[in-house]
Amino acid sequence: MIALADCNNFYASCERVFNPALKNKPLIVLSNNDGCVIARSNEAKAIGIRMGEPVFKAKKLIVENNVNVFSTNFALYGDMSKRVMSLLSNMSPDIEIYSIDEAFMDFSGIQDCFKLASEMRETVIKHTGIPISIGIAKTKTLTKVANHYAKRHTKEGVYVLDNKNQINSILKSMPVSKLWGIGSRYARMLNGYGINSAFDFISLDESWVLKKMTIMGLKIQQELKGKPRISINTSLSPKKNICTSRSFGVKVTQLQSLKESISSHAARCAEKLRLEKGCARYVSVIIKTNPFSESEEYYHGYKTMSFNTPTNDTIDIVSAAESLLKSIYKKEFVYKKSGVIVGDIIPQNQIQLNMFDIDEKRIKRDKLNSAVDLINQAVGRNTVHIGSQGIARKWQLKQEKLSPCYTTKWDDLLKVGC
DNA sequence: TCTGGGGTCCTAGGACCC
DNA sequence: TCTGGGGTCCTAGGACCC
Repeated sequence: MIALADCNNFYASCERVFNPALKNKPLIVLSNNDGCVIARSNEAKAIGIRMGEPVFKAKKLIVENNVNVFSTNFALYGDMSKRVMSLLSNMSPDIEIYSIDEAFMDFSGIQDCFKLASEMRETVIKHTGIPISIGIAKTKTLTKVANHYAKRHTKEGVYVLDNKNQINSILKSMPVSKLWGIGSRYARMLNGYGINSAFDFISLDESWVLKKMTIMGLKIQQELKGKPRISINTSLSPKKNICTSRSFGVKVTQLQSLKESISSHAARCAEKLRLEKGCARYVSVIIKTNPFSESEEYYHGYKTMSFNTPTNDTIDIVSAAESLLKSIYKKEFVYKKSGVIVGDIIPQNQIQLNMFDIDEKRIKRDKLNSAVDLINQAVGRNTVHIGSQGIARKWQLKQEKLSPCYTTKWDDLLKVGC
């Protein structure tokens, strides 16, 4: 079994720990520049303040209900997170810290999962003051469902989801949009086909799900049916990219101030990279204008610089940003919004295979077998390509009678018996 | 007589998560 | 007037190497 511990309203709960007078009172935490609501206490949720809502839109509710408003304090939240995670890992060493307020734990071999989880929950509350919920099930995706249920429908804050009837009845009452891995785009698409509950989703044909939602969608579906497809990763893996981004609170009208922002973002990014003991392969500067503005045209542009690692090259990010601006505006800098710098450290890793048409017996049998192995691995990790740009396509063009297999699609893999 | 085969790295966008 | 910041993985290729 796998357990998922999730802190309730984490940022809001952190603020409350240091200000007990706020108990049972509505409280929200705002994003950078006090722009959006990013955490709400239960009381604030009940009033109707929405997640991600801009503060100016929620102003009326905030004032009328005397809501306590906090700016973010990430130093505090990071510190509280460390304390919670350390308590959990003392009680269950096989732990994957998934986010600042969530952790998956490997409960295999545990006799009484409910008892252990209840003890964890009490320990965390006692030592940190942060309330948590724990969901337990056979797969990661089901622990998410169990956790969702534990938060809303149990007194204990712990729920073990291991019975088929229970699973089905909860999935029937759960909108498909609430599933882990199904965001707004997929939810809209599914609703368009009349798929509304999570139970509707698991009833779908697997090949349809694969076609419409890639391998990620299929994994979610299989996990909901109790087949583990997303493994628990208990070792710390190095970052694959590092990003420093900030929106400006006000309109930027001077090139000089933009240059200064870009310099400081670049410095902060490099600092994070050194902490990771990482080395960048490419660096991008991204600039966007205000996507919410109706009076101005929206621009989104980026400029990337690549280099071999390790490198001692000096990169002039500021001039790169300047040339980016010129290229997206096709004119001298006027003003617009938002500056970002991104460093992508390790490129994606894809598996590629070359095969030919099965009727012409040009597929090598040993390759087909190893393809199956690779595909099995790939289901857990990457993408398998059968055929590749070079060879198979050349055959297709020059030797039509051989009708080579050139595909990157799962359907075709299934056709050849993989 | 036939015309490769096995790779690495990069690009750029789309979806998702907390 | 004011709309977060930090990440992950997948797709569908293209360029290039020996």
